[in-house]
Amino acid sequence: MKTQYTRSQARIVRVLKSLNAAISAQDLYLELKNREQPLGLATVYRSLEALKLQGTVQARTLPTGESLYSLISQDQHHLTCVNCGQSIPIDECPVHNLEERLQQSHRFQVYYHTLEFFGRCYQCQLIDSANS
Amino acid sequence: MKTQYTRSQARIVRVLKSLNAAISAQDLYLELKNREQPLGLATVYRSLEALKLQGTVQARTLPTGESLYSLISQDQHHLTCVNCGQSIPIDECPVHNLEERLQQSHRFQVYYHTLEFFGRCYQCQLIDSANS
DNA sequence: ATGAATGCAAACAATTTGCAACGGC
DNA sequence: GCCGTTGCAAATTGTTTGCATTCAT
Repeated sequence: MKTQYTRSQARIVRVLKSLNAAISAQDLYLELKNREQPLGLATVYRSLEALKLQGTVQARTLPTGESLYSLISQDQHHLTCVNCGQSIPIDECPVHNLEERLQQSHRFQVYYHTLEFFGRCYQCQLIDSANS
Repeated sequence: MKTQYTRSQARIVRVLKSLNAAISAQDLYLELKNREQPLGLATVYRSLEALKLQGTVQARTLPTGESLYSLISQDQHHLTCVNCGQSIPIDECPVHNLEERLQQSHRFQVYYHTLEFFGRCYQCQLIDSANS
Protein backbone atom coordinates (compact mmCIF):
# COMPACT_ATOMS: atom_id res chain seq x y z
CA MET A 1 0.00 0.00 0.00
CA LYS A 2 1.90 2.98 -1.33
CA THR A 3 1.28 6.37 0.24
CA GLN A 4 3.04 8.51 -2.32
CA TYR A 5 0.36 9.94 -4.57
CA THR A 6 0.61 12.25 -7.54
CA ARG A 7 -1.24 15.53 -7.19
CA SER A 8 -4.22 14.22 -9.11
CA GLN A 9 -4.34 10.99 -7.18
CA ALA A 10 -4.23 12.89 -3.90
CA ARG A 11 -7.10 15.09 -4.97
CA ILE A 12 -9.14 12.08 -5.98
CA VAL A 13 -8.49 10.36 -2.68
CA ARG A 14 -9.52 13.53 -0.87
CA VAL A 15 -12.78 13.71 -2.76
CA LEU A 16 -13.53 10.04 -2.24
CA LYS A 17 -12.88 10.44 1.46
CA SER A 18 -15.24 13.35 1.74
CA LEU A 19 -17.95 11.65 -0.28
CA ASN A 20 -17.79 8.50 1.74
CA ALA A 21 -19.63 6.67 -0.99
CA ALA A 22 -19.02 4.99 -4.32
CA ILE A 23 -19.00 7.22 -7.39
CA SER A 24 -18.52 6.75 -11.11
CA ALA A 25 -15.47 8.10 -12.92
CA GLN A 26 -17.65 10.46 -14.90
CA ASP A 27 -19.33 11.89 -11.81
CA LEU A 28 -15.99 12.16 -10.09
CA TYR A 29 -14.83 14.20 -13.05
CA LEU A 30 -17.79 16.57 -12.61
CA GLU A 31 -17.32 16.74 -8.86
CA LEU A 32 -13.69 17.78 -9.35
CA LYS A 33 -14.74 20.39 -11.85
CA ASN A 34 -17.07 21.90 -9.25
CA ARG A 35 -14.77 21.76 -6.30
CA GLU A 36 -11.46 23.27 -7.23
CA GLN A 37 -9.84 23.00 -10.60
CA PRO A 38 -11.02 20.56 -13.22
CA LEU A 39 -9.07 17.42 -13.92
CA GLY A 40 -8.98 15.81 -17.37
CA LEU A 41 -11.25 12.83 -17.71
CA ALA A 42 -8.37 10.69 -18.91
CA THR A 43 -6.42 11.65 -15.82
CA VAL A 44 -9.31 10.64 -13.63
CA TYR A 45 -9.32 7.21 -15.23
CA ARG A 46 -5.55 6.88 -15.09
CA SER A 47 -5.44 7.90 -11.45
CA LEU A 48 -8.22 5.55 -10.44
CA GLU A 49 -6.43 2.73 -12.22
CA ALA A 50 -3.23 3.50 -10.35
CA LEU A 51 -5.02 3.75 -7.01
CA LYS A 52 -6.64 0.44 -7.71
CA LEU A 53 -3.30 -1.23 -8.31
CA GLN A 54 -1.99 0.29 -5.11
CA GLY A 55 -4.85 -1.18 -3.15
CA THR A 56 -6.26 2.19 -2.13
CA VAL A 57 -9.38 2.19 -4.23
CA GLN A 58 -11.83 -0.49 -5.21
CA ALA A 59 -14.19 -0.71 -8.13
CA ARG A 60 -17.53 -2.38 -8.52
CA THR A 61 -18.88 -2.67 -12.04
CA LEU A 62 -22.56 -2.16 -12.57
CA PRO A 63 -24.65 -4.25 -14.95
CA THR A 64 -24.72 -1.19 -17.18
CA GLY A 65 -20.97 -1.53 -17.67
CA GLU A 66 -20.01 1.56 -15.76
CA SER A 67 -17.83 1.28 -12.67
CA LEU A 68 -18.25 2.81 -9.26
CA TYR A 69 -15.13 3.65 -7.31
CA SER A 70 -14.66 4.05 -3.59
CA LEU A 71 -11.95 3.91 -0.98
CA ILE A 72 -11.43 0.38 0.19
CA SER A 73 -13.26 -0.17 3.49
CA GLN A 74 -15.89 2.40 2.65
CA ASP A 75 -17.70 -0.06 0.54
CA GLN A 76 -20.90 -1.83 1.32
CA HIS A 77 -22.61 -4.77 -0.23
CA HIS A 78 -25.83 -4.56 -2.15
CA LEU A 79 -29.12 -6.09 -3.09
CA THR A 80 -29.80 -5.10 -6.70
CA CYS A 81 -32.99 -5.45 -8.69
CA VAL A 82 -32.44 -6.89 -12.17
CA ASN A 83 -35.60 -5.19 -13.34
CA CYS A 84 -35.48 -1.58 -12.13
CA GLY A 85 -31.80 -1.44 -11.19
CA GLN A 86 -32.49 -0.12 -7.71
CA SER A 87 -29.65 -0.95 -5.32
CA ILE A 88 -30.21 -1.42 -1.62
CA PRO A 89 -27.13 -1.40 0.65
CA ILE A 90 -26.85 -4.15 3.23
CA ASP A 91 -24.70 -4.21 6.33
CA GLU A 92 -23.97 -7.78 7.12
CA CYS A 93 -21.05 -9.61 5.64
CA PRO A 94 -20.22 -13.22 6.42
CA VAL A 95 -17.07 -13.65 4.38
CA HIS A 96 -14.22 -12.42 6.54
CA ASN A 97 -13.24 -15.83 7.76
CA LEU A 98 -13.18 -17.13 4.23
CA GLU A 99 -11.06 -14.18 3.16
CA GLU A 100 -8.46 -15.05 5.79
CA ARG A 101 -8.35 -18.63 4.66
CA LEU A 102 -8.01 -17.73 1.00
CA GLN A 103 -5.09 -15.41 1.69
CA GLN A 104 -3.25 -18.39 3.12
CA SER A 105 -4.33 -21.24 0.89
CA HIS A 106 -3.72 -19.31 -2.34
CA ARG A 107 -0.97 -16.94 -1.11
CA PHE A 108 -3.20 -14.26 -2.50
CA GLN A 109 -2.97 -10.78 -1.01
CA VAL A 110 -6.62 -9.81 -0.79
CA TYR A 111 -7.34 -6.09 -1.04
CA TYR A 112 -11.10 -6.26 -0.87
CA HIS A 113 -14.11 -8.23 -1.97
CA THR A 114 -17.47 -7.54 -3.53
CA LEU A 115 -20.68 -9.28 -2.64
CA GLU A 116 -23.88 -8.58 -4.47
CA PHE A 117 -27.29 -10.14 -4.54
CA PHE A 118 -29.46 -9.92 -7.63
CA GLY A 119 -33.15 -10.49 -7.95
CA ARG A 120 -36.47 -8.72 -7.95
CA CYS A 121 -37.37 -6.01 -5.50
CA TYR A 122 -40.74 -5.94 -3.82
CA GLN A 123 -42.19 -3.20 -6.02
CA CYS A 124 -41.24 -4.97 -9.22
CA GLN A 125 -42.78 -8.19 -7.95
CA LEU A 126 -46.02 -6.31 -7.33
CA ILE A 127 -45.99 -4.76 -10.78
CA ASP A 128 -45.40 -8.16 -12.30
CA SER A 129 -48.28 -9.81 -10.59
CA ALA A 130 -50.52 -6.87 -11.46
CA ASN A 131 -49.69 -7.38 -15.14
CA SER A 132 -50.54 -11.02 -15.30
CA MET B 1 -39.11 -18.32 -13.45
CA LYS B 2 -40.68 -18.54 -16.89
CA THR B 3 -40.11 -21.63 -18.99
CA GLN B 4 -41.45 -20.36 -22.28
CA TYR B 5 -38.47 -19.34 -24.36
CA THR B 6 -38.25 -17.90 -27.84
CA ARG B 7 -36.30 -19.98 -30.33
CA SER B 8 -33.20 -17.88 -29.84
CA GLN B 9 -33.48 -17.94 -26.09
CA ALA B 10 -33.84 -21.70 -26.14
CA ARG B 11 -30.75 -22.09 -28.28
CA ILE B 12 -28.79 -19.87 -25.95
CA VAL B 13 -29.91 -21.80 -22.90
CA ARG B 14 -28.93 -25.02 -24.64
CA VAL B 15 -25.46 -23.72 -25.40
CA LEU B 16 -24.97 -22.39 -21.88
CA LYS B 17 -26.01 -25.73 -20.49
CA SER B 18 -23.55 -27.60 -22.63
CA LEU B 19 -20.72 -25.21 -21.87
CA ASN B 20 -21.30 -25.39 -18.17
CA ALA B 21 -19.25 -22.24 -17.73
CA ALA B 22 -19.56 -18.49 -17.97
CA ILE B 23 -19.10 -16.95 -21.40
CA SER B 24 -19.18 -13.47 -22.90
CA ALA B 25 -21.93 -12.37 -25.27
CA GLN B 26 -19.40 -12.00 -28.07
CA ASP B 27 -18.02 -15.50 -27.59
CA LEU B 28 -21.50 -16.87 -27.32
CA TYR B 29 -22.21 -15.26 -30.66
CA LEU B 30 -19.19 -17.00 -32.20
CA GLU B 31 -20.10 -20.28 -30.54
CA LEU B 32 -23.56 -20.14 -32.07
CA LYS B 33 -22.08 -19.36 -35.45
CA ASN B 34 -19.98 -22.52 -35.21
CA ARG B 35 -22.65 -24.84 -33.91
CA GLU B 36 -25.69 -24.58 -36.03
CA GLN B 37 -26.98 -21.42 -37.58
CA PRO B 38 -25.63 -18.04 -36.65
CA LEU B 39 -27.66 -15.70 -34.47
CA GLY B 40 -27.46 -11.92 -34.79
CA LEU B 41 -25.33 -10.30 -32.15
CA ALA B 42 -28.16 -7.97 -31.18
CA THR B 43 -30.39 -10.97 -30.68
CA VAL B 44 -27.82 -12.58 -28.45
CA TYR B 45 -27.82 -9.49 -26.27
CA ARG B 46 -31.59 -9.17 -26.30
CA SER B 47 -32.07 -12.81 -25.39
CA LEU B 48 -29.55 -12.71 -22.60
CA GLU B 49 -31.26 -9.64 -21.20
CA ALA B 50 -34.61 -11.40 -21.29
CA LEU B 51 -33.20 -14.53 -19.68
CA LYS B 52 -31.69 -12.38 -16.99
CA LEU B 53 -35.04 -10.81 -16.20
CA GLN B 54 -36.62 -14.24 -16.07
CA GLY B 55 -34.07 -15.38 -13.53
CA THR B 56 -32.62 -18.05 -15.81
CA VAL B 57 -29.28 -16.48 -16.51
CA GLN B 58 -26.88 -14.47 -14.42
CA ALA B 59 -24.22 -12.02 -15.41
CA ARG B 60 -20.95 -11.08 -13.81
CA THR B 61 -19.24 -8.01 -15.16
CA LEU B 62 -15.49 -8.04 -15.47
CA PRO B 63 -13.28 -5.08 -14.57
CA THR B 64 -12.74 -4.69 -18.32
CA GLY B 65 -16.42 -3.86 -18.70
CA GLU B 66 -17.42 -6.99 -20.52
CA SER B 67 -19.94 -9.35 -18.99
CA LEU B 68 -19.85 -13.09 -18.59
CA TYR B 69 -23.13 -14.96 -18.68
CA SER B 70 -24.01 -18.33 -17.25
CA LEU B 71 -27.00 -20.30 -16.12
CA ILE B 72 -27.84 -19.50 -12.54
CA SER B 73 -26.41 -22.16 -10.25
CA GLN B 74 -23.56 -22.91 -12.60
CA ASP B 75 -21.60 -19.97 -11.34
CA GLN B 76 -18.63 -20.03 -9.06
CA HIS B 77 -16.96 -17.33 -7.08
CA HIS B 78 -13.52 -15.99 -7.84
CA LEU B 79 -10.27 -14.62 -6.61
CA THR B 80 -9.13 -12.03 -9.15
CA CYS B 81 -5.75 -10.34 -9.46
CA VAL B 82 -6.02 -6.57 -9.99
CA ASN B 83 -2.65 -6.59 -11.67
CA CYS B 84 -2.67 -9.44 -14.21
CA GLY B 85 -6.42 -10.10 -14.27
CA GLN B 86 -6.03 -13.81 -13.65
CA SER B 87 -9.14 -15.29 -12.08
CA ILE B 88 -9.04 -18.29 -9.77
CA PRO B 89 -12.31 -20.08 -9.01
CA ILE B 90 -13.08 -20.90 -5.40
CA ASP B 91 -15.55 -23.38 -4.05
CA GLU B 92 -16.64 -22.23 -0.66
CA CYS B 93 -19.48 -19.83 -0.15
CA PRO B 94 -20.63 -18.69 3.24
CA VAL B 95 -23.55 -16.51 2.25
CA HIS B 96 -26.54 -18.75 1.94
CA ASN B 97 -27.86 -18.03 5.40
CA LEU B 98 -27.60 -14.33 4.77
CA GLU B 99 -29.41 -14.77 1.47
CA GLU B 100 -32.34 -16.41 3.24
CA ARG B 101 -32.55 -13.63 5.75
CA LEU B 102 -32.41 -10.91 3.10
CA GLN B 103 -35.24 -12.46 1.15
CA GLN B 104 -37.42 -12.06 4.19
CA SER B 105 -36.27 -8.78 5.66
CA HIS B 106 -36.37 -6.94 2.33
CA ARG B 107 -39.09 -8.97 0.60
CA PHE B 108 -36.56 -9.31 -2.14
CA GLN B 109 -36.76 -12.31 -4.45
CA VAL B 110 -33.08 -13.25 -4.76
CA TYR B 111 -32.13 -14.95 -8.03
CA TYR B 112 -28.41 -15.28 -7.37
CA HIS B 113 -25.42 -13.55 -5.87
CA THR B 114 -21.88 -12.76 -6.87
CA LEU B 115 -18.91 -12.87 -4.57
CA GLU B 116 -15.50 -11.85 -5.74
CA PHE B 117 -12.19 -11.21 -4.04
CA PHE B 118 -9.69 -8.79 -5.50
CA GLY B 119 -6.02 -8.46 -4.72
CA ARG B 120 -2.61 -9.51 -5.87
CA CYS B 121 -1.82 -13.04 -6.91
CA TYR B 122 1.35 -14.74 -5.74
CA GLN B 123 3.20 -14.31 -9.03
CA CYS B 124 2.51 -10.60 -9.19
CA GLN B 125 3.67 -10.18 -5.62
CA LEU B 126 6.95 -11.86 -6.55
CA ILE B 127 7.43 -9.66 -9.60
CA ASP B 128 6.76 -6.59 -7.50
CA SER B 129 9.33 -7.41 -4.89
CA ALA B 130 11.87 -8.28 -7.58
CA ASN B 131 11.43 -4.80 -9.08
CA SER B 132 12.03 -2.84 -5.91
C1' DA C 1 17.41 18.64 -17.90
C1' DT C 2 14.82 14.49 -17.61
C1' DG C 3 11.23 11.37 -16.84
C1' DA C 4 6.70 11.22 -15.06
C1' DA C 5 2.06 13.27 -15.11
C1' DT C 6 -1.50 15.74 -17.57
C1' DG C 7 -4.99 17.45 -21.11
C1' DC C 8 -7.15 17.05 -25.32
C1' DA C 9 -9.03 14.75 -29.03
C1' DA C 10 -9.24 10.64 -31.53
C1' DA C 11 -9.81 5.70 -31.14
C1' DC C 12 -11.98 1.53 -29.10
C1' DA C 13 -15.06 -2.04 -27.58
C1' DA C 14 -19.05 -3.66 -25.68
C1' DT C 15 -23.65 -2.90 -25.89
C1' DT C 16 -28.08 -0.76 -27.48
C1' DT C 17 -31.40 0.97 -30.70
C1' DG C 18 -34.16 1.96 -35.06
C1' DC C 19 -36.23 -0.03 -38.48
C1' DA C 20 -37.44 -3.14 -42.07
C1' DA C 21 -38.10 -8.11 -42.93
C1' DC C 22 -39.69 -12.54 -41.14
C1' DG C 23 -42.37 -16.24 -38.80
C1' DG C 24 -45.70 -18.44 -35.95
C1' DC C 25 -50.39 -18.48 -34.36
C1' DG D 1 -53.12 -10.61 -41.01
C1' DC D 2 -51.14 -9.49 -36.72
C1' DC D 3 -47.65 -9.06 -33.19
C1' DG D 4 -43.64 -10.49 -31.33
C1' DT D 5 -38.89 -11.85 -32.82
C1' DT D 6 -34.88 -11.24 -35.58
C1' DG D 7 -30.95 -9.22 -38.38
C1' DC D 8 -28.36 -5.52 -39.89
C1' DA D 9 -26.20 -1.27 -39.53
C1' DA D 10 -25.87 2.95 -37.19
C1' DA D 11 -25.64 5.19 -32.82
C1' DT D 12 -24.33 5.40 -28.00
C1' DT D 13 -21.52 5.10 -23.86
C1' DG D 14 -17.92 4.21 -20.83
C1' DT D 15 -13.15 3.81 -21.16
C1' DT D 16 -8.41 3.90 -23.27
C1' DT D 17 -4.63 5.70 -26.05
C1' DG D 18 -1.40 8.85 -28.78
C1' DC D 19 0.94 12.69 -28.51
C1' DA D 20 2.35 17.23 -27.47
C1' DT D 21 2.79 20.10 -23.20
C1' DT D 22 3.73 20.93 -18.37
C1' DC D 23 5.50 19.76 -13.84
C1' DA D 24 8.41 18.13 -10.14
C1' DT D 25 12.88 17.11 -8.74
